[in-house]
Amino acid sequence: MKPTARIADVARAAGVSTATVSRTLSSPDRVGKETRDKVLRAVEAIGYRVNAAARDLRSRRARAITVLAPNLANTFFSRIFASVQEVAGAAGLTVQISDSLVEGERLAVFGRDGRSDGILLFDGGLDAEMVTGWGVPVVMVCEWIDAADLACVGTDNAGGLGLAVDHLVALGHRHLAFVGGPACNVLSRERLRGFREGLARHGLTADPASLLSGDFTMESGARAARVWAAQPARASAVICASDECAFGFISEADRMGLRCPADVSVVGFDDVEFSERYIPPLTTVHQPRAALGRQAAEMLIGGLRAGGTLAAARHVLPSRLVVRGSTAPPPD
Amino acid sequence: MKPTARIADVARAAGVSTATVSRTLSSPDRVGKETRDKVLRAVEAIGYRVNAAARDLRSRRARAITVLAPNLANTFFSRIFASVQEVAGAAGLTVQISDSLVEGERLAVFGRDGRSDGILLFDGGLDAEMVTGWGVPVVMVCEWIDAADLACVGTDNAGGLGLAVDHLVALGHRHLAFVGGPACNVLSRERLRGFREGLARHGLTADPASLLSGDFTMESGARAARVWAAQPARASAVICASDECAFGFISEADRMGLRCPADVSVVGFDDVEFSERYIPPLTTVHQPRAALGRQAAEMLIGGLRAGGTLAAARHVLPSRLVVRGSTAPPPD
DNA sequence: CGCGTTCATGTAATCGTTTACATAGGCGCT
DNA sequence: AGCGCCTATGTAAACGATTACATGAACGCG
Repeated sequence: MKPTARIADVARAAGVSTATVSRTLSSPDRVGKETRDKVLRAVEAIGYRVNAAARDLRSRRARAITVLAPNLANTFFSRIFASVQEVAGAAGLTVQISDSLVEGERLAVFGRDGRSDGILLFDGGLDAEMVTGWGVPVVMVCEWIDAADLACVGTDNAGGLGLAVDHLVALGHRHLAFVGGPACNVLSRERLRGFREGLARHGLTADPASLLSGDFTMESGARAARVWAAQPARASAVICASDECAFGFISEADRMGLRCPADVSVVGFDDVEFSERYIPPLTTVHQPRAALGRQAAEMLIGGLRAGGTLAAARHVLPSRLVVRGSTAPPPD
Repeated sequence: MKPTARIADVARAAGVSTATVSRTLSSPDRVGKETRDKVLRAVEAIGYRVNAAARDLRSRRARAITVLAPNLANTFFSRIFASVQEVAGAAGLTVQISDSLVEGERLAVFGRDGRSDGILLFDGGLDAEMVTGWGVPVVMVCEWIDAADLACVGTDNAGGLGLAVDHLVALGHRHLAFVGGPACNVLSRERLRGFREGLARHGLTADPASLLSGDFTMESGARAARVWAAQPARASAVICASDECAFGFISEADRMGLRCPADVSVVGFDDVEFSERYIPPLTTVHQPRAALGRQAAEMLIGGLRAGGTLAAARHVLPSRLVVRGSTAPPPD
């Protein structure tokens, strides 16, 4: 393992200047064919790799974008990441994924430190001032920050929840409950709004007792199930703000002897991979995750090409309901 | 948004040299208290952030490690990542996560490009030569590469599978099947070995028909279930090489009218979050994911401190069986 | 033949830090 | 007083690439 070759070593071996080597590597059509071959052979022979730090420093760009998501454990994100990788890779950009739950100081540095050219932000809970302070183009995905005027790609949350309500009402349910997400989360708010508006469309109203609190996790779904089961007049159908939450609800209900869908219908939100293989298979609102990732990446890369300016457009992709086995007509 | 302050701007504002600013930021105890305060105030006022590219270039280290995993969608990894972040963060290192499924050229550059000081590799399917060619310390996690002599942290795969076999035999099962992973994968091989040795301990043998092929995915579990269901003499218990695979198996069996655990007992491997909330809750071999991540990160960081040399030790953490609801005595 | 253009390449400045080395004051000790 | 040593700071040389500008050859054309 030699002490890492530099561009000068290649230049010497090929009998050309460092400028020519650099050009051969970054814009091959600007050097003569003969020289190019000579240089490439030398690169191969020496095992030269360009030093990213030096290149980034001089060219003032990192050829990389950063994906910043809260809780990488969320299965919902992974498919989105994959399509981001795909688009970015095709554009010659590296993708770095980081957790937005790291401590403040580290996070505040993100854009400014020159390690990435742009950010795909999946976390709407960050401080608006910090995000704009990053100084690099940011595209928000799924969530958004009200106080910041950023480009954003997401799905129709309220609309999706409306579909769920329509479906349950069509099955004959009249008493619906909703397990929400964290109160401060924008998605929670939108989905709750969709729930309320959906009910209103059918002349129904959400009584306070049927608004159960949660935080998207399985554990919170299970807690909500216990609260729901203890209520004197139980809803016959429950919509959860996420699939994970729905799994928690169904599982806990099952442990209390209440079967889904015989005793209670449950609808989720996200359509993660597991939904199809849960027992019962989960009826849920599908989010087009691949499209979400692709569009977000394309938007960011477009902004990069345009010199770093990004219109604050908000793209809303339609969501659709996937009806599976967790919903049925109410028990007589 | 001013044109990004440089260290010289801070130096000027504070009335000191750039060296002093640099020292204040990286080793504060080497400058006088008074000067330090002056500098820090200037940094604050100007909004200065050190440029990572310049720093990395000059100091020949990136203060970052890279996590390289195949398929980030695998829920098994995320918890491990979290504890890696924790350990690395405490050591002042940034963690970058990348997908090892990106195309070859991009992957080959990884270590050499100077963007990270070390790599945590979760993919045993990479070319040994490429990995050693990276030129930075590498610690393998969970999987390993036979042809490369690398440090490695993993769990006792064969032993874990043995526990599963013991459990099923104790319940009275005599005819067990195993749904494996990809033939080329080291984990598959180890778990298969554990299955065989486990059976042998109880004087049983694995007839070829009970060795079903799979690839860790839910889909492959479902396929295996169909094959199994069609067999004239079905096994009464099935061990799957991963939890996801087990979900696929149980779900597909259920669709064919075969209930778990009444008609068939199923054991998984990994103990992902969902296992506890599946219906039935999954009996599975637990892997200590937090410990795995912590130890791997500590090992890598230790190697970095020691100047980049890493003994090829192989740490094996014990696995244990978590008995839940998917296993029961065989039908009649 | 002389001039302008184009193409391929070389020269050297530059990106923004860190850090080896130099400098200078202050202090204690003989 | 003189010497040595420590501490705090400044000076300037790297780090390894990219790229503006300069150079020179080749070519076409009036």
